[in-house]
Amino acid sequence: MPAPRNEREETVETIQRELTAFSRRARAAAARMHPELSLVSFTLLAHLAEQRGCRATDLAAHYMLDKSTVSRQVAALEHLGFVERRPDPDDQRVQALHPTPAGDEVLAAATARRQAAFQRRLSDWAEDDLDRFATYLVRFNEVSILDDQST
Amino acid sequence: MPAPRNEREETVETIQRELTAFSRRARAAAARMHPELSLVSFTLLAHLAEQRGCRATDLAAHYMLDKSTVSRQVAALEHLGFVERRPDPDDQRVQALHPTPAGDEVLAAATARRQAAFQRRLSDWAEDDLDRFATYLVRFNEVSILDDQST
DNA sequence: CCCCGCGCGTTGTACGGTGCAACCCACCGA
DNA sequence: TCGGTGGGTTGCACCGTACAACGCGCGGGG
Repeated sequence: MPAPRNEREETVETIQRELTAFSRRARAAAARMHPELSLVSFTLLAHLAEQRGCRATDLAAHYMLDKSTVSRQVAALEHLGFVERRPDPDDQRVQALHPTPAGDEVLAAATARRQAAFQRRLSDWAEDDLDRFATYLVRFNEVSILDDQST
Repeated sequence: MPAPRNEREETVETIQRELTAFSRRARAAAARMHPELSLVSFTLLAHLAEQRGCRATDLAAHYMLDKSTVSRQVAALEHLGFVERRPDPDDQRVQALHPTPAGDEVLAAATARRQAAFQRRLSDWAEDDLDRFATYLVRFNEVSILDDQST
């Protein structure tokens, strides 16, 4: 045996490889599936919808994006009529961001298509496996929010 | 109940959300972890190393990238001295791509850092869970190679 | 009371990754 | 021999992104 790699290391490598493989395709797949909403726009809009509004700075922090990037993405979404800015009466600097009805609509459509694709892709999975898979993913991502040194 | 969503649908949605969350960070994380090799370059180079060489077209097909994109990425890698082109004696059109020693080296370094990050992140996982997680990811990605409508 | 520092957001600039279309060149079969 | 096919490159346009510099409103200490 040339390199004393144990089984665990190989398993971790598999996980690393497969997760990477997935991310490589995510952007292009999103473009194919809902061309009107890029992966990033989709994500930001979805966040606004879930949170029932939040500030640009929060988005930047949460997604590890530069605030200028968020500013531009939001500007684009606003220009498309998918996002609305509501100035905070208490602090003129801050604007709460909210999806417009049109934003909700296009988001719902995109979400539906994503969901359908995932449902199809997971259609032959047993319930237990599905549950465990979801649990593992949540657990994996949880860590990264605290310690974000890794992918 | 306003929408009759069953449990399975919600599980699938969780999986969708978590995988997407991961992909969002992948690029930036790669940039932090091995700045000398972007996520895409890393992936392509790793593929060349695994396959012991292949053609640009194969890379494009495998990663759903436009051949022009691959052409440019490969050119960049070549310019950095990480990739070598070997003309096929039987067909002047095709060039087999191979990592150079320098390419192998930088790839090994990047891989080691990625691996370390993943190992750390998964350090407290039980062996069974790790195995199952890996299996699930492989299974999930397998499907997408055949039917690539999703993600 | 005013000024200074800080926090939120925007804008200028630069760069990398991407797709599409047009192209060049080698191969090969009718 | 010639036209179609396939591998690869290049011109172009666009998007997402970071960094730096800035404008502006807020609030606390001279």
